Amino acid sequence: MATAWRLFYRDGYRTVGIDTLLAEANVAKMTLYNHFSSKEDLIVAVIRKRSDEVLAGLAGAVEAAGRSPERRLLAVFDWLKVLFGSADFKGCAFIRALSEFPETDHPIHRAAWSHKQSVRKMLVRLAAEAGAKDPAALGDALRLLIDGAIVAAHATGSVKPASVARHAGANLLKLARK
Amino acid sequence: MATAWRLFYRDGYRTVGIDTLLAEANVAKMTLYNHFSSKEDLIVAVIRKRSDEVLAGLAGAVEAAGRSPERRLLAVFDWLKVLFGSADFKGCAFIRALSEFPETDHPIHRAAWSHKQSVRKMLVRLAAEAGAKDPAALGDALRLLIDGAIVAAHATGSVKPASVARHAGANLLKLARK
DNA sequence: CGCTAAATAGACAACTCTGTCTATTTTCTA
DNA sequence: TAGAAAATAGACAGAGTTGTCTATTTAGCG
Repeated sequence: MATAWRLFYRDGYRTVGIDTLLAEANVAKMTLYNHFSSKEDLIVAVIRKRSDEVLAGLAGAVEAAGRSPERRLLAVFDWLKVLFGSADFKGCAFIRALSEFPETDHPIHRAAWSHKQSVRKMLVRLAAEAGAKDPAALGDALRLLIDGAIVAAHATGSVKPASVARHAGANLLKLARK
Repeated sequence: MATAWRLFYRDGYRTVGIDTLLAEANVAKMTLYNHFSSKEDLIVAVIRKRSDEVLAGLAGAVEAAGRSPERRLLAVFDWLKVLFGSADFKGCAFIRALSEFPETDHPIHRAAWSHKQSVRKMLVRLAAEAGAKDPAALGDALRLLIDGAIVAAHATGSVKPASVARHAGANLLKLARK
């Protein structure tokens, strides 16, 4: 699973073949197909696992930000900045999955979108705690900023989009409170 | 080229094979390879062509919005809404190209990013004309909203993200003016 | 230790992929 | 209408794809 994640994220879900994967991980083919019924199945599992990790990472960053609801909300953007700065950052695994499997009802597409929905839920909760009048609307808007920032950071290799998003997010929050 | 665009956008750049493409377009293989040196080359050409079309479409929507600089800026989001509502909408061809070819220095990746840069340029100009104090910053933020909205609209099949982005964009514009 | 369950190597089928090549036919233009 | 340029069909190489199968070896556990 770790190797699968690494190669899929580095090179793309479709690009990386089962054989490549197995060779890198030193695992026999039958072992893989005893645990997963297909490559698609494996990708879904990888995405779900990664989703759990990301959500846990985000929750940790929020907790570490203290008790100020505003700071907790903005901690998401600081977490983004760290993510963008990591050496092997290659964009959002979920957006990339949505892109590689563009059909809305494809299992991989759905798994990736499910993650984005979880993030939205978290943002709405943070928005509510920060006193937004319409937490759902603010959460939605923040998610747009975040996804846009990830795309921009991926394409440029810069961490700047995190600051841009943070600034815009802080402004939207201010407006949403009064 | 038209067939290439249609199939690539519908199914993905990597998924669609040259043979499929040629059969659909009723074109011989050598004809293709006399005009383009590789599939990669063809994809870059398709992306550039689509970029021109999108930019022209956007410019048209802005012009049609009249003279009010605020309305001209927000016309971009109305254009988005129409895009999201079209029957064959499958997300952003450029984001999907960035995703399918995640290496930053890949020619296709660069071509797709080049489009996003052109859009940014347009947004910054509109922001300046609308009286933003820091047009570059507003343009950057608006681009995040737009890209985020496209991703969300693709995954859900809804046009709502266009309204969310429009609303957030209008708020950011208001803040940026005073 | 001994038995069972899991993991292994590696061959294999049955495609699909891009790009090259040749020989023929069609299309344009002077 | 004749000659040049372009497009065509179709075979082909060489590699890569997922998933199945068998026979062997390893590992866990009572």
